[in-house]
Amino acid sequence: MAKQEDKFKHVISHAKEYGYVFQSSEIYDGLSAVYDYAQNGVELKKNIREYWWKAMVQMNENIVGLDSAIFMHPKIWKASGHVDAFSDPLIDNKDSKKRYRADVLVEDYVGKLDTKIEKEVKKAAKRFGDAFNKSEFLSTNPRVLGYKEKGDAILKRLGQSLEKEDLADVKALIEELEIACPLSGSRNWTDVKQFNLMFGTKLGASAETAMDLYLRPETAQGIFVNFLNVQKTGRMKIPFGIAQTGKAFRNEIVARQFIFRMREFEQMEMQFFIKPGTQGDWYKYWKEARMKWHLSLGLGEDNYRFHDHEKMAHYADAATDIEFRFPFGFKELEGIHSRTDFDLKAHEEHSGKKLQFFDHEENKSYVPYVLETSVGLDRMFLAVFSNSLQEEELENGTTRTVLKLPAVLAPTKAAILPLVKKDGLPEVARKIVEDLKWDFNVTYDEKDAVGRRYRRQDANGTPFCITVDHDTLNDDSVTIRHRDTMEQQRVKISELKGIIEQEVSMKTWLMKM
RNA sequence: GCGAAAGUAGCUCAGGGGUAGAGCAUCACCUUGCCAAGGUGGAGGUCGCGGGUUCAAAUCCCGUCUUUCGCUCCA
Repeated sequence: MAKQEDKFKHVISHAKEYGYVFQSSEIYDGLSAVYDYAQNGVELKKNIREYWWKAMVQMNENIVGLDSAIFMHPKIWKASGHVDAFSDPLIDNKDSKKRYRADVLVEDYVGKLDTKIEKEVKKAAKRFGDAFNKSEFLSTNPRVLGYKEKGDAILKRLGQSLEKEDLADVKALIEELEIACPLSGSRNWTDVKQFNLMFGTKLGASAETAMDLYLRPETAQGIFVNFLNVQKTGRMKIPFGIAQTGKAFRNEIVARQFIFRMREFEQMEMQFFIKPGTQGDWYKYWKEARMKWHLSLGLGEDNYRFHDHEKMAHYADAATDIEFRFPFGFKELEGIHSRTDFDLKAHEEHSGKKLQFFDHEENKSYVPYVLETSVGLDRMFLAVFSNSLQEEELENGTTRTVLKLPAVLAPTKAAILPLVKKDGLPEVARKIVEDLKWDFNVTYDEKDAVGRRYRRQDANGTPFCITVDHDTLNDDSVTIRHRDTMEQQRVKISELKGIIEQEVSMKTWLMKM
């Protein structure tokens, strides 16, 4: 465990030292759970995004892209359920210092009443034997009816209080029921506080006329509300998908673990619109397809696993996570949800507009079902970066720090190094840089011994080092060194482009899917 | 938000009531080097921030911010 922690700290400091990730507003002591992507980080992030986009949009003729605005009409969040689901009433126990959702505490209490009813049923069944009629017993036994009535009354009052946002009454309810902390048995509670996970802002310059807006907590809704526009203008036929990458915002109560859980984060989402009833097949299809995409990057099959949800979100009828082995354990990297027609139906109701597709085969209109795949881009970044950072023992007993990024994602593809900075070698190296920079991000370095320059590029994740030496002047050949194996090959300058292209092109990597 | 630990140079850290140190990195020059750590010189810090105690605070006390770890939630 201590080792894991050290490893994670190393990841964070390496990310800073090599220009991948900085803390936001660092000179002002930083801003909690907000980070900036630096000169190398922005390239890596962009490459991950592009790798996803190509796999989704370019390679699938029935999936198209979208870039919807972060600001959206506030009713959208009412329709999506976020206004309700994203504000939790929380309560702390002063003695045990544990935090609970107040509504869950009350619901658990009602759950206990249900167990009592079950006990009564068992007892009665034993007593009456074969003559026992369960449904009749439930509707006539006074004790059971009493429990039921009490439970219903509690839930009704809870629902009304939450609806009115009467948090004081929720607390009063907890006190009246003498609910104790499950851990400590203490009934010493704080007041119930409402936490809204959506960021609010204002549209409009003057305070009186301003409209309350939310920063979107997910990119999905921008897709749903454009569903019909895209379908019509793109002449899309079901099944088809809409893909989008972009920022989303959540006011997390606890946001931590470096860039794993940020308040401002970027999603890569694809919503796939399908015929109702086919969601089971498509769910299976996308589970497999998405896992293949991840595995194509070669971070190791053992580092991924599925985690199927037992408890569904309010919008889903089936859901799984692709989890990745981060330095702090297996955590969610991507979610695959069968969202049914929840979202489109909700938008139909709230907007009063039809969001349906006319199926010529069936000769009828229907609201499509939706299959969602949603990756956290920042999490993907962390997965790739933390997995690639390795301390390698060498044969001579020393160690090297090497960032074994998948070459397709590396910010810099090659470093061009003159063996010495005289005898005309720098000029030749510069010429190679001039030539290659049309196709790849390349860099030039002449400082320090060449061995040290190799190590510097290793730590930065550059897959190739190209060294110009004295022989180059006679035969136009250079050595090309591979980051992962440290092996060197002698090749013609004219071959360089082809060799690098083969190793770093999206095509090479995507074909591994 | 609560609890624990931490915050000193770009990175890793030492020190500890009398006003800052190391290694690596960085910059210039020398050394002409194929797997880091030769030489010389330079730059870089009001010790997270604010307040208090003191003749004197980086050091003690209080507050605050930030980070990591545990508790809840999620992409």
